Amino acid sequence: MRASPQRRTTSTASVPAGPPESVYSVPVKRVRLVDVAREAGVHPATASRALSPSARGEVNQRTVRRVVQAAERLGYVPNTLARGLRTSRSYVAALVIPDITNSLFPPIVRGAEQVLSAAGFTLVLTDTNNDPDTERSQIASMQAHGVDGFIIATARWQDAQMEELAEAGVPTVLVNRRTAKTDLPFVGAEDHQGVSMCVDHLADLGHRNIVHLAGPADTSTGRDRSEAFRIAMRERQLPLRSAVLECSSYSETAGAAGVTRLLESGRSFTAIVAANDLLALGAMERLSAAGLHCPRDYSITGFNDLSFMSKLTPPLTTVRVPLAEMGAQAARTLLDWIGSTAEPPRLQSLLPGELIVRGTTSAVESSPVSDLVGA
Amino acid sequence: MRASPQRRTTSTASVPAGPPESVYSVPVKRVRLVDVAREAGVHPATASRALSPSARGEVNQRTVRRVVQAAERLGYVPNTLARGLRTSRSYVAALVIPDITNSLFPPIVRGAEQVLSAAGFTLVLTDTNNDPDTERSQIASMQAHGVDGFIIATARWQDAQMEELAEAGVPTVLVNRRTAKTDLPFVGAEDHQGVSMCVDHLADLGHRNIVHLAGPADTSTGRDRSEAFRIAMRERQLPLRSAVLECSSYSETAGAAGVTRLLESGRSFTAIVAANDLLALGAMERLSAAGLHCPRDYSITGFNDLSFMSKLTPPLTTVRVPLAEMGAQAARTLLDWIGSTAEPPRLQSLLPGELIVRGTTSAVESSPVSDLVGA
DNA sequence: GAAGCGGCAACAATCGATTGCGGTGAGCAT
DNA sequence: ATGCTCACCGCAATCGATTGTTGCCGCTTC
Repeated sequence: MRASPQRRTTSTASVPAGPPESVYSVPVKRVRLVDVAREAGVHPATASRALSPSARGEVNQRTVRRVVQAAERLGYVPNTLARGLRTSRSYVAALVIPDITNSLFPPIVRGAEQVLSAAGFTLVLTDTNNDPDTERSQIASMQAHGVDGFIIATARWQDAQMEELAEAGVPTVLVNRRTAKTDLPFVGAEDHQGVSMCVDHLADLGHRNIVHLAGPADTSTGRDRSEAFRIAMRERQLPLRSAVLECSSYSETAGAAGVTRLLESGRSFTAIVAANDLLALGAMERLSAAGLHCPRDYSITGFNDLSFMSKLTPPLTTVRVPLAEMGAQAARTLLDWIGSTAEPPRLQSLLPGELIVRGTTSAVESSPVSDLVGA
Repeated sequence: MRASPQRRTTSTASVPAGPPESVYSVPVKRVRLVDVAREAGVHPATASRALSPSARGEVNQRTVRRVVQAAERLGYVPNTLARGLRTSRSYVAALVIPDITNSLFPPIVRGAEQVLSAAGFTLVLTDTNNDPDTERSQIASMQAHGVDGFIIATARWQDAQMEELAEAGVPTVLVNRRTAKTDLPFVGAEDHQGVSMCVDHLADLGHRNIVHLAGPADTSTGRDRSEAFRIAMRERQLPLRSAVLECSSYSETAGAAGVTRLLESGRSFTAIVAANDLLALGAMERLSAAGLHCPRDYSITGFNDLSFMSKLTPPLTTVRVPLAEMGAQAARTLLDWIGSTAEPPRLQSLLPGELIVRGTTSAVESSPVSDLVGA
């Protein structure tokens, strides 16, 4: 169709002889272990042992070298399916998350991927779309694929699915959220420490009427953070009456809805501790709509420090959580479990957060919010 | 070791007879096809056919029912490895991206995942960390795992890796970026249309001195968008001299560096068309540092409309690209290719974008920027 | 010089599902 | 009663790699 092929042909003579083009346009048959064995003049079994780091000792050094060279010459790539079938080890780990477009998860995925692929593992990702049913079927499908283990970020507080996995002895590590039972190892953030840093920070700024926009009670983060809030408030001797509002999910709309309820209740407040950044965003949106300005009229803190939180106006004061490290550590825990025949590790690993003070918190100046918008 | 077993034993009598707890704490042996066959009283081969939608016709209706029921009763889940080994089809597709923490990619991943899992496929994700070497090794590893095809978002303009894949006949679909050769099907954005919308918008606002912060020339998006910029400028009869600055990568720092060069050059401008949102962000940061305010002193447009772009101050005017749909369409194209024995589809599918006018563009008021910061 | 031993490699079974081919029996026609 | 067709099902090979066991060879040792 185009002129270029012809042009190319004409100029070929003057061009230095490069590698021949598209010799392999017909799919090349994959080289198998037998091919390597034949090339090296040994039995496939011997070739297998020569190529396996653990069994290499059972083969003569010279033979090993012959086999290895043959393998390289032929470009041998072992068939992982066949190997997996025989060894029931696939070197694949599954990561289950509710929604990859939620900025919370990409860093976790990345941290896990890094560790896993460094260890020769492949990561299969499944996005459950926040739906327990697809989660269930996805996990079943992963098991059919013979994955060696799971990293799960979708655990609910009561989670039959997780119990099944635990009972079945499938190596499984929980990340970000845990379940009520502590059967499975867990890697998460130090929620208590994070929340109390927020409360302390606000209290130090002179806030007394602090409310908490809590996460859903069917998540461990929702429960742990609201509990931490209560404890921190008590320690500071601050009022707790109707200070905790549970949101239906970790989303902006749920945050906005929570604040709507707060405003309707007439509960006065000068500061909000939100259980995560999205909740905080939704709250701010709603409060702006009500004519309230942050941080002049109220202060607010988030949790997680998602990307772009520093670019908002005002930039969000929040708790930075080492998300990538969480993913990485979850992966390491999983690898440990898979690698050893030992008992499943029971550890609950909590990573400390860091309070990043930015523009949404300031010393209390004016009267509580309820007096501004109230009837 | 623990006290619980004893306690449980003692209390058993008084507890209503529920399902026995943890009977399966010893890993349950997985049920295989033979088990189903035995349960149904048929040969494994028959069971296989009865369970396979395509071969079901070769088996008596009643037998099919028996087998299906046996399979359900036993909770049979076929071993995908064994099947894949035999059929050389794994029902796994690999998605290769440079960096999952870049907000551009999660929507693409999600779109692809959705389509793939609906079709019974599993998605394996590999994050190349923007490194061609790990990309190469990852792709090799995926092939070893017998994936049925690739969706690749990391293609460079000259990309030997992609050519190898194309030559080897491995089903591969390019998304977001394409290569110079059009051997492989591609799903991307309508860059020309997107960029010309930006230029038109700015020109309509009275801007004449528009510059382009271009993406790297080793990406198709960098090349296509800068070409589109030139064309659009010519059509509007606007000055092109030193109006295009290539940035070394699609990142904020590269955007800032590009603007630094722009300011040093003394080239006057009142508006910037950035090749993507990150470049725009970096540029704005750098210009703020120089004391310039957007949109008072200059206008700027981005590309992609990443999440949170609407929350910046001022919110970014940008081209919204249907990223999830791109991922979905790439997945559909791949499935078509895998499903049919036909020739690889050659299509280049370009999805139209939409200009989202927000706060970073306004009518030109003052004098060009160079006159403000110039010596 | 024969028994014994160690090192190395080949043989063959195995993982679990799929599939070409052959065999059985029922049903029908001659 | 014999032969034939057709529907249905079983046999066994196969995918590619791993691994327990066996067998061979050569060397040591008494």
